Amino acid sequence: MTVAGKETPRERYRAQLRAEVKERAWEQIAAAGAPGLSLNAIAKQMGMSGPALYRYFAGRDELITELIRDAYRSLADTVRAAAVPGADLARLGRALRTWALEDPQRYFLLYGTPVPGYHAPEDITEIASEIMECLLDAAQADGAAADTPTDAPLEAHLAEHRRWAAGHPAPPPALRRALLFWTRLQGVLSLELAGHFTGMGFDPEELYESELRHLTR
Amino acid sequence: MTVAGKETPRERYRAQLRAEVKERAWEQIAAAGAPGLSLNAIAKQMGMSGPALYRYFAGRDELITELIRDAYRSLADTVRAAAVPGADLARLGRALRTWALEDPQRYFLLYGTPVPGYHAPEDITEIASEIMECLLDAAQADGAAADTPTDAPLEAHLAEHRRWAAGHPAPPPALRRALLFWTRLQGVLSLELAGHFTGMGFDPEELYESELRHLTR
DNA sequence: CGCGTTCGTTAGAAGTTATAACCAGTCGTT
DNA sequence: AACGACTGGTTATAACTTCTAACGAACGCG
Repeated sequence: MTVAGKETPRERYRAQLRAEVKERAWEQIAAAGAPGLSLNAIAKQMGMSGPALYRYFAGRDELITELIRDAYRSLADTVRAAAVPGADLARLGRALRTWALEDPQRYFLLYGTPVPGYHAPEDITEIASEIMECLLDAAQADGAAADTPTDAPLEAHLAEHRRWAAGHPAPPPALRRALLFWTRLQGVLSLELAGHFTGMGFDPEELYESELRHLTR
Repeated sequence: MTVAGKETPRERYRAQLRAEVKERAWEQIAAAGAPGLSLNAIAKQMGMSGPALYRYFAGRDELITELIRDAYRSLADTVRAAAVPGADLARLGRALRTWALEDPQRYFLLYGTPVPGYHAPEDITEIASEIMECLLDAAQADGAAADTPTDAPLEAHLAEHRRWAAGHPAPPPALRRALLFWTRLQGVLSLELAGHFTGMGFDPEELYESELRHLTR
């Protein structure tokens, strides 16, 4: 994968073990959700006992933060890959959905229930705004926005409070489109992944595609 | 409140104690989220030690299930109250939002990260579909739907798979409107409550109101 | 009045996170 | 080559958690 030339063997071992721990952590999270993640269980699974892992992670919280960071990184990469210049917004939307369906608990680690006290470290919010930037790029490029109905009050508000679009040159209609794109897709996705559509009989993908049509047409 | 005539004193005591436990539970959940809920802590807080609470709740899971039931009941009541015959959909939407803002963790107990193994008991899904029914009523009554752009493919799909609208006579456009109403509002709400808009500079309420305008205009 | 149900207690098992102390192996430096 | 520091793993322990079991006391119905 990466050029592993100047690393000392210790560093390589350390990195490899940390990676394996995270691997097992993802398995546990996929199986029982974030609260079901147990450092002890991971250690035993790897043949070493208990507090050994504290040499590699300061504690459960740091491990989870690391997982969140990786998840954001992963999402940002797929979004960036889908926002390639020629593509339209719909492609970005579908990339988001397949990413989420790939591992629902990973999705919920980012967009699920927040723990009240937690504040994400700086570099994580950095990645989040990187995603927003991709979204703004795509919303601006996808010129088909023209015949989307506008909403003057919201656009005015966004034009005055565009700190979130840090220096991005997108015009107010694109700002609004990017936000609506995000919130509407997240709406369908989060309800679908949380199972609120199961047993209702219809296919959530149809709903998702319908929203995509509305946003990109 | 209710007629408490034929209850034996034991039953009254039991009910009152259960209520107080749930009271404390909500406080803990509001403060530290659902995973921060501790039966032991509640017991100590109430002056009695440890396993005493197991006389009243089979375990942590049953307590949480009870809280979920109460939360659904509360939401269903506010939705029903807002869906009074004369009112429009916007009113229902605002009722949903103020209910959610009232206690974000209560909202997340219903619409946040699901625990992988959990299956809600029958009566809870009952309440959930009661909410859906209110929504369908309102969507059907709010005739202003006419000039909302339609989406034939989705409406066709919904017309064929309307098991979720258990026997509800709403026509396909109303089905679609109800679903969009729900997912779009949940999209803005869940992102707002999870703090994904904090530090972005704009007011989520403007976004919410914009979605309401689009859905009810 | 008595007897049975209910309530609350303490004790204990099996987990968890996390810290402390200790021991051994590795690695760099002298 | 040998010494010393650093790293990685171990066990022991503390302070939690949920939850079961066994016991005693109090309440209330017949």
